[in-house]
Amino acid sequence: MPELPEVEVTRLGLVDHVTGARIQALHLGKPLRWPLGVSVDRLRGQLIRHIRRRGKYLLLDLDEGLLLIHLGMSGHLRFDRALPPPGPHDHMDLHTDRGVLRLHDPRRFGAVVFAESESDPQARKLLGRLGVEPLTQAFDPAEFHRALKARRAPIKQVLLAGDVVVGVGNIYAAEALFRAGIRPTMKAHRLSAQRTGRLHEAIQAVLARALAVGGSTLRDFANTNGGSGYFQLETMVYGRAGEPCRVCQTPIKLLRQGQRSTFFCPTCQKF
DNA sequence: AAAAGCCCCTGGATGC
DNA sequence: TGCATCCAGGGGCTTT
Repeated sequence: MPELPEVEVTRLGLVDHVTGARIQALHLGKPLRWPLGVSVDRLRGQLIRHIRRRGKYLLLDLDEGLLLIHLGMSGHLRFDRALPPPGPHDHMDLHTDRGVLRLHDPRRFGAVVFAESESDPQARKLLGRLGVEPLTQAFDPAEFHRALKARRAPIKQVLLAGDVVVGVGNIYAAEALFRAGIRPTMKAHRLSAQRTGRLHEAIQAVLARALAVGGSTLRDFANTNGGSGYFQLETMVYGRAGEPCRVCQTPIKLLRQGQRSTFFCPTCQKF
């Protein structure tokens, strides 16, 4: 599933292609999560000035306005000089003078949305409640601890909610909690400053490692060249229910939290 | 205000 | 072999 590392891998794969490209046309397939919110005429002729990432959103800054792209659960983007005709799961082709940016998304949880600016209500709705970027200086252990103090929900669900820290989805939340030795069911507000510090370090380390190996490819994710990531080969707990812990050999446990599966080692993550 | 549950979607795995 | 059922899950929305 595209989480921060996968979205960042995508951004890095696109930046040299789309920066400075001029939009010629936009073709849409089946409906995505939300309507585009602008006429194609409005986009035609605009220059793509930058491509940024905020949480799991990609932001294409245009001359006027921006396009917000979310990969949902099964989306991936690729860019090429020319591409074959769109298949049944190709739901957006953004044609530019340099090539085509294509969104492939079988489950259609993804979205491409236009906003006039980041303060546009449409953009605020999607970006406004997002927490801090975990791979920046702004992600501070003391502030993290303060934010968690206000939350009584299980730490795993607080991480997934994305309003404290962004980009951590189901895979990396499970992996970071393992690395920090924290059980996913632990109430967020009960974590000490020291354990919060370990979690802070673990989130950064896990995301940075995943980014370094091209993200995780489970089912649908592919980078912009159609290639896969490799982090899934080294998960400590995610997807390993019943298998021995790589550290202590205890069988990895599976439980459900908020309709999502959670994996942990009952020995390495005692409380 | 926070938390919990719902729901969107479809391919692949599983069960009878 | 074929069909029904379940599951994966990001995250905005609604309800508690």
